[in-house]
Amino acid sequence: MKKRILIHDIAKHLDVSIATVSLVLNGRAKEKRISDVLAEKVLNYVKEVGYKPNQLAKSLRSGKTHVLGLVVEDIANPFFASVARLIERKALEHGYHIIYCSTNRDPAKTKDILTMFEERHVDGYVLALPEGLESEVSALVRSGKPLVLFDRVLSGVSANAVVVDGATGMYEATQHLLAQGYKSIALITIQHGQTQMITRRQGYAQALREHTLPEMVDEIVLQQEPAQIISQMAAFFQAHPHCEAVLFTTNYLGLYGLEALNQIGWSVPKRIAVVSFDDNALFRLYSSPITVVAQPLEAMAEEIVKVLLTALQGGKQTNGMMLLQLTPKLLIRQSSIRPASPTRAK
Amino acid sequence: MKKRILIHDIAKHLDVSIATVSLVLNGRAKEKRISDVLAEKVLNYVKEVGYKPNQLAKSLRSGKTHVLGLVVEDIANPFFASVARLIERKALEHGYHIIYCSTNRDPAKTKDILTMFEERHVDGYVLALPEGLESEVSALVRSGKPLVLFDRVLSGVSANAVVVDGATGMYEATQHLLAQGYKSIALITIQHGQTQMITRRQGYAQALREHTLPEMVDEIVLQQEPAQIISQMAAFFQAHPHCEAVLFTTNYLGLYGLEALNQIGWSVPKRIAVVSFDDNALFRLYSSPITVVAQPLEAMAEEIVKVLLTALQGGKQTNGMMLLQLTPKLLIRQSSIRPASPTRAK
DNA sequence: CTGAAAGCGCTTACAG
DNA sequence: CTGAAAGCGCTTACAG
Repeated sequence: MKKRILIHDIAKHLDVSIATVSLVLNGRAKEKRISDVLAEKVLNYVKEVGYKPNQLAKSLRSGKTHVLGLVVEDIANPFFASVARLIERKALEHGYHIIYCSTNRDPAKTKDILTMFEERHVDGYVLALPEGLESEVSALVRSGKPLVLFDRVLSGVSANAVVVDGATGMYEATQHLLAQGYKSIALITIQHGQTQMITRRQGYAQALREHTLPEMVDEIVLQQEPAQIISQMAAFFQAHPHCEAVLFTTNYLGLYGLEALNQIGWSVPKRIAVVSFDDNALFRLYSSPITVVAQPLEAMAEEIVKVLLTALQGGKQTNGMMLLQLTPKLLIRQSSIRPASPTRAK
Repeated sequence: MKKRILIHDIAKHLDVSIATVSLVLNGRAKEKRISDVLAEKVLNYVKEVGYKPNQLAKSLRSGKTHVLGLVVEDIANPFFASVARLIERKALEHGYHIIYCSTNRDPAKTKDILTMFEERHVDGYVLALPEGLESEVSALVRSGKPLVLFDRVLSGVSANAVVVDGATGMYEATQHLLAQGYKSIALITIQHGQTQMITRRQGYAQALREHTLPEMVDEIVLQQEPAQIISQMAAFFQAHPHCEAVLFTTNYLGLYGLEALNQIGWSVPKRIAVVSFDDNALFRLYSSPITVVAQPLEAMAEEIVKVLLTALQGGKQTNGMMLLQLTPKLLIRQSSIRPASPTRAK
């Protein structure tokens, strides 16, 4: 209930001007030739009484909130949860706070989120968006607000972006399976046309094409219950009994897939080899640890923050957009290694 | 780049006073006897030009941000993710936005979060806190800010709270296992002294006491790698080969436990029966679906928002604190049902 | 019903 | 180096 201290109070107590206090607090003491002695006196007193400037007033006046808006697909997804956490930490080192929201792939909800961010006057945007937001993002870019897309881009939208080279990642994963001697390799992906999914599929397709092997693809509709998704996958496997290996394009598809295989009694890697794009803590713990194409989360977060800070500080928009493509890494674990043949024949 | 419209612009265009526009926009037209015709004219024009009041200015002036601060242990935990989502939705129906942060059980980080919320001038707090925040929360309560603890309370702190009756939940779960004929029943819980963990353990202990059966408890230290946690559990089971059933006090412990059982080759429910407190989507999908004590997430979110809104609007602090204890529900699935005995003997 | 004006708590030229 | 003052964009008594 104690009354909040105002900048006015501390100026009066120290018998200096409000401007002096404000300048010192904003690190502009040197620039304005305020004596070190005075600056220190101000700083000490401010700390002593625990004065905290009212951020609302600062923001209203300065036009800066020091808040970044982060849009993810689903914060419960380990990939987005990790990236969000890393971005939050790195942004904080530079004095920026993060507010984040999940779209759950709903374009309408996503528009609401963007509107909310605008109303909250975020200083910049970090966006992993569903399809259908093209015109909104273009408008945002034109408005000059710092913005960086990540994970996936939007077709026809020119904006800063940090993505992972899914084509190469999946290409290598598929090559790895081929090198293990598997020929009948399936891909399970989602139905959406998000750019990152398209490139991941391309990597798979290219590797097979080079070996003149046919594709075998199941496209999952995500707008259904997990149990249904698992059934769909189980049905797919049973309809393709010759399938020897499978690649999943996301970590949650991999999780569902393992359950589907479990339900139909196909053991990993004995009956079928498994690789998933994007790592997940559970993959490491699985009885046969799952081989994955791991995304460079730390690097992603770092580059995202870097791009945004550059835009935030420099504001040199003239240099055009920056598209950064990071390289993922194949982590070979047990699930994709062909078991030693049980035949003892010479 | 188009210039933002201000309330002044719309007042001038309609040739009315700024006050009129503000009053209409804030739904105080009737109260101030502004004619319906005029009010409608204002509303229409505002919609036409897409005028959005500057929230920073509104907040600075009114002292209200219409933002609630939500503190959870870990937003990647399905329990907190679900509750957060439900709270967010319900709060939004009443015009309140949510910002949330994860503590990861770190008291120091939690203090930072609370400071940040204060600096952002949140109108109210929803808190699932680690131990060690007692004095901070007491101070917050004294400050008169609307606040509600959930999931767990803090010892010695008098504050509004919405919790689940874990004692009854675990008591019933244990009784269920006893009714299935199991006598050697273990409990795996975490080491912390969080109140919700204590009550869950009490429910287990009481049920066993009533049958004069001994407790068998493993306390997990969470500050270690998942793989280590799993090893610890596996070692515990192997040190207790007579163990017939096990209860986990949280959903993530259950997940780790299933992996531990998997690694040591104990099948569920044949070798060991399993029940977990708190549901998880993966439990339903497990090859033997896991019996759980499900928490009433929807009701929790509803009550949390209700308590907070009451405090926010009424402000009748005089009525004292409100402690709401919700009843969880035992969902019996396959993992806790004693398999039919394989002996064919008459 | 309406207009003029103060004020929320800051920052920032501007003049000294 | 410093002080007085305007202004960020609203809300809200207070007079009319």
